[in-house]
Amino acid sequence: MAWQAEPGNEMDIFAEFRATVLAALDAMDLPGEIKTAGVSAEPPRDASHGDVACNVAMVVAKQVKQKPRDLAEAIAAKLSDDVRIDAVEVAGPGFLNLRLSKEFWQSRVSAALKASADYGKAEIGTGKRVNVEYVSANPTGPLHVGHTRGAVFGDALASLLEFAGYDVTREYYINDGGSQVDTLARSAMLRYREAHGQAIEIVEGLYPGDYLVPVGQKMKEHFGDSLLSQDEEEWLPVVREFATEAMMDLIRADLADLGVVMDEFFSEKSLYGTGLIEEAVSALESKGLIYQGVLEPPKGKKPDDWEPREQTLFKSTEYGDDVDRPIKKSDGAWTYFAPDIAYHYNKLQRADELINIFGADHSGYVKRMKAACKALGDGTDRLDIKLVQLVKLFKNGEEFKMSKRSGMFVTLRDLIEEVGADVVRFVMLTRKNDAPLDFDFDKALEQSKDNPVYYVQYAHARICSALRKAPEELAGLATDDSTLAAADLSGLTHDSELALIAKIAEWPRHVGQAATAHEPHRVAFYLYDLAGSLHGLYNAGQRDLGLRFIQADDPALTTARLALVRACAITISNGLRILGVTPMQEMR
RNA sequence: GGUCCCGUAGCUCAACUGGAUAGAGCAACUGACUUCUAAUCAGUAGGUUCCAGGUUCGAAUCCUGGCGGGAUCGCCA
Repeated sequence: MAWQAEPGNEMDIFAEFRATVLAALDAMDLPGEIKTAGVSAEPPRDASHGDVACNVAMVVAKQVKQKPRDLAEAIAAKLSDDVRIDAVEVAGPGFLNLRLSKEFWQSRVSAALKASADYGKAEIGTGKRVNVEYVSANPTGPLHVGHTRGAVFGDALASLLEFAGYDVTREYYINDGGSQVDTLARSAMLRYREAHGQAIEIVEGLYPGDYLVPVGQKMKEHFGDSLLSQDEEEWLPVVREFATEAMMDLIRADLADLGVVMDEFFSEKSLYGTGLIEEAVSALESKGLIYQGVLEPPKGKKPDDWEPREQTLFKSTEYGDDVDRPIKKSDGAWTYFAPDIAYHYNKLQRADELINIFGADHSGYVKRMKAACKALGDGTDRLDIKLVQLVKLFKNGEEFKMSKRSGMFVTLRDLIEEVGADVVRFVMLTRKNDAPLDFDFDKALEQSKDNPVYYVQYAHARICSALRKAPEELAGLATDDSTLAAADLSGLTHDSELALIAKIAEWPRHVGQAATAHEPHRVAFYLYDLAGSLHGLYNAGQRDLGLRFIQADDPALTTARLALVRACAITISNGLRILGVTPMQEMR
């Protein structure tokens, strides 16, 4: 039989012991080809089950026609002289439970300290280029709450993938090719007239928001009164360009305040008139996926003004979509889908994997986009689309809605000014992307209990505080990382110390899993859990003075404990960096 | 009506992609502040994982059918 180590993370002790167990299995010379894909080694939920639980016997038993527990016993015997392992037990239906030695746990602390900012980095993405497209809000106004969740999620996912070894491009698709930018231009033109002292009326269908007032002012400065006498035909393209740029400046500034910096802004308009759309469409045409046809009306709910029209259609049903999709309107112009196909055609040439972050209102668009990517590529699924669900805002116990139409919407800027970027980011990442999120201003402002971001930051600050304080109590004590990394750690033997080490040692595994699943919220939950272990250890020192980090009469033990908590701080800091949240040195 | 997402403790959510006795926080109750920073901790109590079948050593998780909530449904983007 053959087994292979999982590609990826050499710092992940669970991957390490999985390989150890499979090597023991291999050494048993069992007959036949054995499939081990389902074998996992993971931390057991119940601490009484040891440190590493492995299901190998249950997975393999049937293949080799043995009873799971018998097989487990045989493997356990092979593992008994491994110095890293104190005991191997067979439990339940055939679980192999490993208890690891204190020395092994202690070695994990030095490993974390040596790796430092790289602790937890994985290699699952090494050599792979991934393009993460997120935000991509229409350039018609400032970003609001809905965009914020997508921005935070996409940005954390991008950082996570970077940490997992990918070559990441953060990209924003500017929808500057459709009629909404014409509407923007007309709306800005009104503000321009207003800036010249004219009375204006914002008619239905234009953007009423007063964020366009300064744009009108700038237009006046830039164009003087030269546009006033022109026909719309003349000024429209000029104003469209100017206003779109102004909106993108606004959006870029909003994103910067949230800590989001894009690598690439890709303009939809740049696809028109350059042959790129035609090129992408002919790529589909060459596969026989483009045809002229008439769509059936939607089942059940038929639009009032429905009438059959012949359109140019993409045969997306070939790749799992429910109906074929129009790429041209009945008047022959491209639909939104056409440039989007071209855009993804372009992205596929620049990256090995694509990830799009969409709002929930685009859920109906997922199948056709994935179909297009499969059709344009080699038929494999290189696009993953993550939907972020809606954000509901609560204040004083009441929900309030936003409406772009009335101009009375809660912007990203409002959010940051009220609660700060760190809180916004962390709160939005303590939820799975596909679950709706209630954002409660009152709780976000509350700097305590209900607010996990402070809990995690406080753990980090506490450690920093101990590291500052130690040299005051023990004169001449060195607390720099290289000293701590080389420290004698044999004094770390208490259960709550070992529990914290075990939690720290889980970090690389969580990175790998979160990155594979494209789920940054796992990082947030892990950090919360890790912070809990730290607070627990700290508070154990309130009742039992012998457990305090700083022992004035024992420099060796103090150094060992500082090494432990410093390793914890490094882990928290590495995790927070992925989420884009500041690890505080001090919180008063 | 079609499609996608969700349904887990009183509330807000996890559950390592199929693992062992389903876990945290809030709210409730008991206890710990002359603090290595109480923005904290230790403990008690709280469950038919929406319902009914199926798949297997094993299901909150996978498949089928319901129920309930949200999003969306050619010529907007």
